Amino acid sequence: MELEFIPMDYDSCDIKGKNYIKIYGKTKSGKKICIFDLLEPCFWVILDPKDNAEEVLQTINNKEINYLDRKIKPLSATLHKKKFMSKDVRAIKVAVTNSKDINPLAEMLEKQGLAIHEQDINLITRYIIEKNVRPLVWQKVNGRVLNNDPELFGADKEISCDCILAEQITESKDQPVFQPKVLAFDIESEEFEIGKGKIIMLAIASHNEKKVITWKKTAKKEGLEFVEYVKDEPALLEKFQEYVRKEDPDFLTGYFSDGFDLPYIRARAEYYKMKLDLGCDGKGIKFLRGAINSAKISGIVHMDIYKFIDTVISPNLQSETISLDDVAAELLGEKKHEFDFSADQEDLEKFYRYNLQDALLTEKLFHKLWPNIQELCKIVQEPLFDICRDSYSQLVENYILHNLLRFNEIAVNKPSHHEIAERRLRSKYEGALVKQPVPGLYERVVFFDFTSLYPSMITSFNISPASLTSEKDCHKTPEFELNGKKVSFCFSREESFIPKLVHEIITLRKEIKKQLKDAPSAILSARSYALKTIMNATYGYYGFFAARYYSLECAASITAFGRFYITEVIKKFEQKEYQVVYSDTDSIALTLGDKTEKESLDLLKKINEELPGEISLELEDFYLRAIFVSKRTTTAGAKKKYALINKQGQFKIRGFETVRRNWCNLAREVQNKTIRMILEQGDAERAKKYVEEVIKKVKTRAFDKKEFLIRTQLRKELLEYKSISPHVIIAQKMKELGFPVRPGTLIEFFIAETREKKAMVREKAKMPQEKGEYNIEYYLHHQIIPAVENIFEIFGINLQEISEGRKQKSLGDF
DNA sequence: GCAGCAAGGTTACC
DNA sequence: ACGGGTAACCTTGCTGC
Repeated sequence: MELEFIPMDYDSCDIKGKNYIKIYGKTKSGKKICIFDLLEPCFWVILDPKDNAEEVLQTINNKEINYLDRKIKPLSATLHKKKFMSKDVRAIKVAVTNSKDINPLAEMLEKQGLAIHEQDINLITRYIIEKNVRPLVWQKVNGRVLNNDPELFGADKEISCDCILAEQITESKDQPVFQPKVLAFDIESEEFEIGKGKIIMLAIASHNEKKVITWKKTAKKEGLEFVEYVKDEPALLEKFQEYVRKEDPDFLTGYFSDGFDLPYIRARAEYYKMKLDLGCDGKGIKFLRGAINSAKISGIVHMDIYKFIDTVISPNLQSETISLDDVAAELLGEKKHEFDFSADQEDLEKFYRYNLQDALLTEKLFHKLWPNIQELCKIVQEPLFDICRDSYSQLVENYILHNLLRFNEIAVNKPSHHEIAERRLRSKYEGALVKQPVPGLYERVVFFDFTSLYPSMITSFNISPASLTSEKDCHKTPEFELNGKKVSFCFSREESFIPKLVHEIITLRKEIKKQLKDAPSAILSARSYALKTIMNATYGYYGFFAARYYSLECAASITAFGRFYITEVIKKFEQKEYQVVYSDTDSIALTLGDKTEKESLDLLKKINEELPGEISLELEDFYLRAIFVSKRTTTAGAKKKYALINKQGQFKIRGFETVRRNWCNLAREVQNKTIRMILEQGDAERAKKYVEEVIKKVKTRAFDKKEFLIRTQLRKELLEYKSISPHVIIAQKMKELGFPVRPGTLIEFFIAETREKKAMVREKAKMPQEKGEYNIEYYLHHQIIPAVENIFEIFGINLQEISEGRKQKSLGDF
């Protein structure tokens, strides 16, 4: 038979010693199917030029080793002309019946002095590469329907959807839009600790159903049609399973469901000795170990969008946290329902609605992000499950691995633990250049940016470990210091595969952007975003110690070229008598002075003509005014702290406490308003009056306590802290009270008045709900005044003096 | 007991 | 272990008097 399907998920199994890949997919008529496809895994042996290929081939072919309970013998060994790090090599492809054979065989050959490669490629990745059966790309399969098949020893029997044994799979010509069925869910439990208390309710949200399942009943009926009552917690779990079965979604999605909802559900099911069977192979939920466990269900792709947002989306969000509340507010314009767990627990209607809203937001967020997930999946070519959970480095690495075949390249091996440890010890390298600004208020300022500076360095100078060379005719970095020595690196002129991949992305994005100009499209924007993500992460990947294509030389060369060109551009503007106020990595700010905007753009054009390769500087924006301040303790200008107002009256504030979440709201607001007033008016008179007013109000306790809450994130396990700062003390208290405290938790506290005036800050720190008044002295001199004093300093206004004077006078007031 | 500085720590910028 | 370096600025903790 022949049919078309789209691969959503991949799994592997071992049937009588052979490797089969199970592809869970969907047919065009919307039916779920599972395709079995035989895979003969392989690895490579790269020959030394002096090796006799025939001899080595024979040795490998005759190898037969006993390993545990099985006899291992290579299926085949064939000689090929390949490339390794862009160089021509002779290599032997060794195919085996089962991936279990790879390690013992590879180890044995390695002992004989042979260079083994690609033995460490994940089986699914290998399958996708070898057979070109890409995720989310419609495929045409020829094969036969399985029905408790003797050839597979009935392996298909345990799978609840139709199974097909593939003979051949090829990409379909027709690629219609795939519209997945999604089920979002969210639980509410008695305790935060996994499995400790009962699950009170569980909300599901899909195209068909918006429901809360619960055993906790309320007398009220009308308006609560969305609530479905069950008799107890086991029945709730059963009901959930029933809905998952009935809905039979392609994707199950949650918010932090890898870390909370699914582990909790599993723990409760185990407690009742229930077998929870959500997938279609009777094997329940598999929990894979990692930094955070991930939960896999066969036949349904479980996507925890929290993780995806954390790594791929959040760098481009304004939100200060990646809580569901903040992210939904920014991406959907919708908030969670308000619910106070200590006060509202008994208001069940409120609780149900709160629970449902979480599932609804999760569902909506999923649909909003689906173009991004989908496009990244198609580009990187790894299964959806992994795409949502991979770090940047894994995305880049997989992107490279899935493209190597086009270059006839054999992959570099993963570094050993020992190698990783060694790389981590290698000294750091110099990064970007940041120019120190002179504090002051500037008028008519223009910002120029390099477009994708580091990717353009990679492509323009062919920077990759494979092109590092000692040839004379090459791209040579400017001289720079590395490990205390003056160095310079050379990269061959023949374009190597990683720069080529980056180049392709740049070209492709230009095309997409052109198309987007004519017609907006969520898919195309997502594609452009996914490509940008991969492209921008390549530099960091070179410098990442666990990367296959790690190269300190490359990472250091990229920043060296970057420093060189930004310096060149600064010089060029200065030669034409522009005052360069500031510069950070790839941006440059200058005052127009007596020149027109057009004159600056003409000069920009001329500079661009002189820049080599793909390197190009572009206009970011023109600004009416700009503020640069000094550092707190010295008169030197502070880097990475500035505020701008453009011609449309829009503000751009960078680095100031206003944008730092570990400062109290009032300090941030006062600074923000101060900056805005000054930028709008060009002087500090109104701002000064405003701040004086605020100081007065702080002293008379005219503000609400919550304006003084400080939020600081716990970055590691409580026990690992060497120095006990205020937020650590509070976290300890919270833990004792049974609140969930783990790395990543945002700790809220305020500094209170205490009898002991000289006490350390941490001794004055209190939880938000604790009794106590805010500490006037602390907030004035450690939050409010420090936030604005060096802004006023620009205008010769000494705020500390003003405040001190007032403080003397008003001492009796409190 | 205290000043002064280094270390620890968080958050931002690009 | 799960891109990178640069930088500001807080609090604690230690050293040396």
